[in-house]
Amino acid sequence: MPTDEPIVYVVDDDVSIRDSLSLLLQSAAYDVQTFASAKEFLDAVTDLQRPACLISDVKMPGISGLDLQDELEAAACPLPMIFITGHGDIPMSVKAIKKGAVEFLPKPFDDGTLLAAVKEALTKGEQNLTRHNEKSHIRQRLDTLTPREREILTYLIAGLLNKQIAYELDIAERTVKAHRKQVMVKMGVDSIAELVRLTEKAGIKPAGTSP
Amino acid sequence: MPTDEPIVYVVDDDVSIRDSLSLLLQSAAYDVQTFASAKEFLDAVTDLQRPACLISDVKMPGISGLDLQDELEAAACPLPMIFITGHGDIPMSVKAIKKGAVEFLPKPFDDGTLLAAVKEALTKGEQNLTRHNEKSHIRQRLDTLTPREREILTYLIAGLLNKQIAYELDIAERTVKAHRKQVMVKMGVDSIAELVRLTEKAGIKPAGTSP
DNA sequence: GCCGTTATTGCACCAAAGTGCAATGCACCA
DNA sequence: TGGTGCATTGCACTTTGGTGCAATAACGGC
Repeated sequence: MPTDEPIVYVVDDDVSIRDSLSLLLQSAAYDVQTFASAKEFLDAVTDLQRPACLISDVKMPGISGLDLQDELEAAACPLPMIFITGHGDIPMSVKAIKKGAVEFLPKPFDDGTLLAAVKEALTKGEQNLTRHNEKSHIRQRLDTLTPREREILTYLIAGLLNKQIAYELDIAERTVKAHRKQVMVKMGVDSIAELVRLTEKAGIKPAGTSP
Repeated sequence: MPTDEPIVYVVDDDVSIRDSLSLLLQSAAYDVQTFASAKEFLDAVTDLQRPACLISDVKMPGISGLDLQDELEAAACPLPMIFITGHGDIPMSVKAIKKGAVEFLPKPFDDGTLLAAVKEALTKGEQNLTRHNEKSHIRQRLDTLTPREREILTYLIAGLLNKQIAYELDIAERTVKAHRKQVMVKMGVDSIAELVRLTEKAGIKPAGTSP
């Protein structure tokens, strides 16, 4: 499934820009899909599993490119963006890049520059996708844990002994072992080392971390 | 020691800029040190343990601000930078921010904007410093490991059993235990969970990771 | 050739982790 | 009211991990 062909989305209210970009990108063997507005794009794009990036004009009627960036961020949709603009300024570019945009290109730009940016964005996009999928897969498994198991988990990754966990929770060591077993099974790991690595990726904090 | 007062370095070839910035920053209760060139700055600043940030002009005779950024990066010196410029353009700002600069301010800018940037930079600087110190402390401990211990370490954080490690390295289980003990002692941890967390921070990869 | 470091291993024993089997109590739902 | 999921625990037993004590061996340096 990671062999999906990447796609480049183009959002610009100027049809001539859309067409020329489309042509350029297709000549570079990329799949392309164009939209006349941010809204149109947001309504149409649902397949978040395909490697992709987004080229957007900054200034557009309705939702601007920068707003679109915010929307995507709010939707936890990590789609690498390339901005193009006719009348952008430095503060605008700084803001966009600081929020994670890959490039901010003032028009006119040359083809090579854009293609380089697209390449970079797609690379980043695949990494994002991989990381995102990994994370959601982990969270999915975390959700199968019962509250108690979830609690035990935080003690496990803190490195406590069964005996210590039992004391902390005021339960029998045998009970801890039972939960512990379930945690390992449900999370699909067979060592504490793996468990720690998984939970780190998911942002789970070990018990007793700065209360 | 984290109670050190932060300092703001200013590098600009224009003395009037230096003076006005100095005044502004001092009025905001920051320690300030100014330099007329990047070279002067690089020669003078040695205390990397103090929370700090750097405000630099982009265009200067000799080493430019962007070059200075490269120099600092090469020296693994994570000093958050704020660029100010009279004639900067968008590609320049994009490049600077992508390389980690905190702000890129075209002149003229208002005092509030600069002070906000300084505040942000100093916050980032402290985080950098903390992370950097933590990392170097870990590496320091890693360096006390013998080659064999270092090797065992990678198997430990991969979650292998003593028995398995012994088989992999074709040595006795008792030997693995001996090394294992040394690793734990030297790294100053008493659980595999902690060991995994430490090595993650230091970028150590577990054995058997995509060879 | 002696010494320190590193790597190695055996034996015995205790502590901790993991397992199989089984049972109890509680809350919630149909 | 019986079924289901969750939390709990005991007992007995095996597997791993960890330790103390001790010894051997290779290597490099002085």
